[in-house]
Amino acid sequence: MRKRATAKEVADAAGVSKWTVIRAFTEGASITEESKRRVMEAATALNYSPNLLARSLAKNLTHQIAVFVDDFANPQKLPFLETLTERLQAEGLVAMLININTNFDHVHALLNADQRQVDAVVLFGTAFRNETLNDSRLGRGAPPMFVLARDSQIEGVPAVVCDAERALREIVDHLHARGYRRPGFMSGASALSTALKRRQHFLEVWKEKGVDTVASLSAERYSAQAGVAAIRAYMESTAPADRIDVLMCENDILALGAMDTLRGTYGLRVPEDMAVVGFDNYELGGAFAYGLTTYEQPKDEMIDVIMAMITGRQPAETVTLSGKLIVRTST
Amino acid sequence: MRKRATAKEVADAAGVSKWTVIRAFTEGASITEESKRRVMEAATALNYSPNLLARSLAKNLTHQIAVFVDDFANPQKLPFLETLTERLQAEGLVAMLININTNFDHVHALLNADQRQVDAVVLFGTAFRNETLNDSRLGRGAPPMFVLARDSQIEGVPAVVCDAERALREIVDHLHARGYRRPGFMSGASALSTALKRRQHFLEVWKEKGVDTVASLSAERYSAQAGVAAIRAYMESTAPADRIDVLMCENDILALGAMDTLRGTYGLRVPEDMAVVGFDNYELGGAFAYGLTTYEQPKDEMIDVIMAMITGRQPAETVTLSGKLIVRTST
DNA sequence: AAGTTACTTGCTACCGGGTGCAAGCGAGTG
DNA sequence: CACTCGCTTGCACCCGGTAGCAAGTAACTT
Repeated sequence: MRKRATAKEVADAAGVSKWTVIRAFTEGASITEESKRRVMEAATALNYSPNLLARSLAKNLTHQIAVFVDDFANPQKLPFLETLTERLQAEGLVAMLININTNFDHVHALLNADQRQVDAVVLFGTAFRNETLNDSRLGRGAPPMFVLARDSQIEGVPAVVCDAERALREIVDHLHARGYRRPGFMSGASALSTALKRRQHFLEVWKEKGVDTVASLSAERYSAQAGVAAIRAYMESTAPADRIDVLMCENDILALGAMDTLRGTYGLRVPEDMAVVGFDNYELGGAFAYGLTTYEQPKDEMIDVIMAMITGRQPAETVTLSGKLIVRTST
Repeated sequence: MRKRATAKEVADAAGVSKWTVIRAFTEGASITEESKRRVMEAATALNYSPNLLARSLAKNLTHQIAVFVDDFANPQKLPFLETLTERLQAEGLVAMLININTNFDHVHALLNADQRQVDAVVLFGTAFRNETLNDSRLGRGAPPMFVLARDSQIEGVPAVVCDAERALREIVDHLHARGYRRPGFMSGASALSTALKRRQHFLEVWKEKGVDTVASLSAERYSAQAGVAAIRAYMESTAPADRIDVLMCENDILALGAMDTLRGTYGLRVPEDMAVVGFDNYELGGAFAYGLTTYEQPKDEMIDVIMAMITGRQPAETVTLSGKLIVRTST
């Protein structure tokens, strides 16, 4: 069993008290150059570094942020996780990655995060529901929470989100201008997708333009396979004459699955026979094979804002940012 | 500032000592039914649950596992992370996601994980080098480490890895049988790719078959964009007559970028003009648009094994598992 | 020289639990 | 009734730090 050196051991080696050792490792503490030098020498010799666990306990601050993720099928999670962890680490924080997919109880996950005294919880997934917070097991206390990249829908929990209304307006404007008039919308797991509000705004804007019927397609999950299954179900149950001329999918990964199936299984041309739009601007959507028209969320700014809220530089209030329509060949 | 109840408070409420409270929350501790019931009642009323931070400090066990990841461009990371976090959580462990991309100092990351007293470190990325462990700042102590999904190449650190030699043999056998004789290999970031050993075995097996020249393509990173750039550089510098007839890419995401560019930018047919092979079996590679022949790593078993090593059920020794060749239309 | 000020340093108490020993208590035994 | 055994409970001390007070020291003031 390896054993880390403690402040006491360093103190004995340097001939000072353990508090002087602590001061040597505390920014701006009152200590003479000479003492500090001797402590640091002893510390180096003994390979000492402060135990962050003990510090966390004493300071009631762990510098750990729990990140709740479900929806691992969406490849868009990765760039967000990369930037989020990067920014957290730059501030001396660290991410605890908590899987809250359907195999886990969210209340339990929250309790566990709380027991570990995380400084904050970032909800970065679609499934977390308001009811969870009202669960009796949770009682009065839960760490401060923030929702990333979806509408909060949770009382008192702020969100950092891409402006869905504006996004869908830009998308529908574009589709309308291109002459499409028979739209369809494919949503992911129904219980979860309301938080994204994409479908809702899609319907609204079409209505404003005088288009009242929007076909509904629904996928089981957010994955290419689920997109394939959803478009198949639609195609099998809809006569060619009744088919939509443009399909908007709740995210890119559904769109890629759908587009692929339209061409591969049904021999349709995209966009001539049916246009397809996604959401997220996943790297591969821009590949030649797809040329998927999509909408890019302002990832970096979103993470800037959530970092500011986590660190308290900015009040914990929902912030809505604007993204960018990316038109490619699929429309 | 929210405040959690402590064992002492529960003890006062239940009319016992704090140690009795602790015992009520300790599996198999010596305590009467009656005491336990009273403690639990008080605990529920006060919404008490043990502070895991304090417990970790006292027991010198945090139940936290640091997972070091670089290479966020590879979408294959997600299913691994999903399964890994799922399995960790099932054992009461939790993953600290540590980003070790090029913006971070690996020694510092390791020191930090050690200061946080993680029970183990899982290296799940390509870039970590043996030299890091020999850095003087690290001294004697680092947490037990395990390498996931690449060759360890680090002294004393075991790996759980897919048998690259066998994999590449199956792949090359397949390509040879299909009649290809002018192979090329695209590797990702050169400093990192040696750990995957894919290129090495690819060359060896072709040599056995009497093919001594294998074209070398190299991408900057593991991403579709990098794959695009690498294939472009190759195409621009190679006369049509000299071109390879099959391109093996170090992973699927490179292969998708390359395949896409071959078709989109150069108008080549895959596989007729050039076949393409990937590695990892990323979901989208199986899409109609690509039909990428690839090799699937035995993700679940790999994670089974690494969990067994982390929990000590299995000795910490490198384990090599076999994957599965997936032949599709790209070859 | 005594008083003031500023800076160091050690100490007590504490963060919220865990360990191992010893005292307390009741039942069973001779 | 004294004695042993076994379970339950309380206690001192520990995990490795942190906060804030107070004593100690040196330099500066009048």
